[in-house]
Amino acid sequence: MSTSKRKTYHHGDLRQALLTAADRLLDEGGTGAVSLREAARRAGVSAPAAYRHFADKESLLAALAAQGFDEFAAALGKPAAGRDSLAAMGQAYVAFAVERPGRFRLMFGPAVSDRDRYPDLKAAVERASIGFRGATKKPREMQHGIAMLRAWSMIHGLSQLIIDGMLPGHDARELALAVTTAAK
Amino acid sequence: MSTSKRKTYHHGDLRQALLTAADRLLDEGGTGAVSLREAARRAGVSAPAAYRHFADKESLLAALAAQGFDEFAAALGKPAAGRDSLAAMGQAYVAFAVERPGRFRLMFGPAVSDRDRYPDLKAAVERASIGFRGATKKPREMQHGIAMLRAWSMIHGLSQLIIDGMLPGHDARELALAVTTAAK
DNA sequence: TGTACATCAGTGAACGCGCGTTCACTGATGTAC
DNA sequence: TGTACATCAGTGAACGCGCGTTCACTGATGTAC
Repeated sequence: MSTSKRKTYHHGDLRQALLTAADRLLDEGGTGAVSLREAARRAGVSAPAAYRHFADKESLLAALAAQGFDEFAAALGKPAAGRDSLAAMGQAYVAFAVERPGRFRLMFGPAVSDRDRYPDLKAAVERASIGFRGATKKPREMQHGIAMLRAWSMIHGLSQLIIDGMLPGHDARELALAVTTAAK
Repeated sequence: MSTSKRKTYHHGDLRQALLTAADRLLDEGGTGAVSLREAARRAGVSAPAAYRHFADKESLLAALAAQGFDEFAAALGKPAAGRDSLAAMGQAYVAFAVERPGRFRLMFGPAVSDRDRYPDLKAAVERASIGFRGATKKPREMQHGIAMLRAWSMIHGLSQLIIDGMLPGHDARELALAVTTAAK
């Protein structure tokens, strides 16, 4: 048993502990339930200690969102584009939203007001290969871009509708399957 | 000039004034920026006065969301179903979200945690004819239900992606047009 | 038409709360000699 | 190996804030006679 008055974390560990605690708050009560103080409390540390690792609350949220995009990308997997894999990706997309609605809302929602202020977050978004670039390409490729945008919109919208309780009484997996199957 | 110490509203007017003030807050700073106190302040009335008209803050939000769904329905119009009108509805859907993102997020988001607790809100949602009933019908009609769900998901997802800044550099109207045009 | 009275929509003061953030500090850790 | 010292990650106390909500109240309004 340590007699030290200071909680000790190995280098970088407190940062991650704060993120983990905040992530839990996100799941428990949504973005509004996340506070620096409570995250610090759960990490077993005083509130000001958090400021050694994050400039302010929004930086914490941005880091959490960035982490979310990385995990999101991992969950979607990255198989070569094909018909089946697109459906599978859609189903994984919905599954992620349903399992971690708090994360999902933080990632896509307005809690981090300006993503441009957080380079790490921007990079994570890019890394997750989520971004619609089609329309910036040549007209000839536009069609493909629009098709991708349609697919993304559909699966993203379905995810939102489900987690927002707009499709009560329906099973998320079944909905995702129905929507992605035989979708042109 | 009245010497009365009490602000006077005609019957029902303060209720509407509070809703209007809250609606403005919604547009200015999102759901998080809405507070009973500030709404009352803007209506020119003390904070406790609001409790004559709403049981608590969430009731105010629920009433605001209900009003939002009614205006949403009005904005979408109600022409008989047809190919063109479906595209037009999609474009109106996106336009509403882009013009009133705060409203849109309040209506669909988690700010009102349990819509079942607010019958007026539930009714407004029904009235707006937004709700997916297809899957509860006979198998033979399932196809139609799924097609509707796909269309709804797509247009809802596009709206969300736009207002959440996931499609930077693109014009909302153009995106809506591209996605709804020639969409099967 | 005038008065007595119940109703009701407001009022100001106050409550307790948790928050983000700043401050001066302390004590552990690691490096230089 | 031992000591002096700079660095740095924590600490507790405190700040000011706006919030939701409750309270006892007041004074205007409308009804009964």
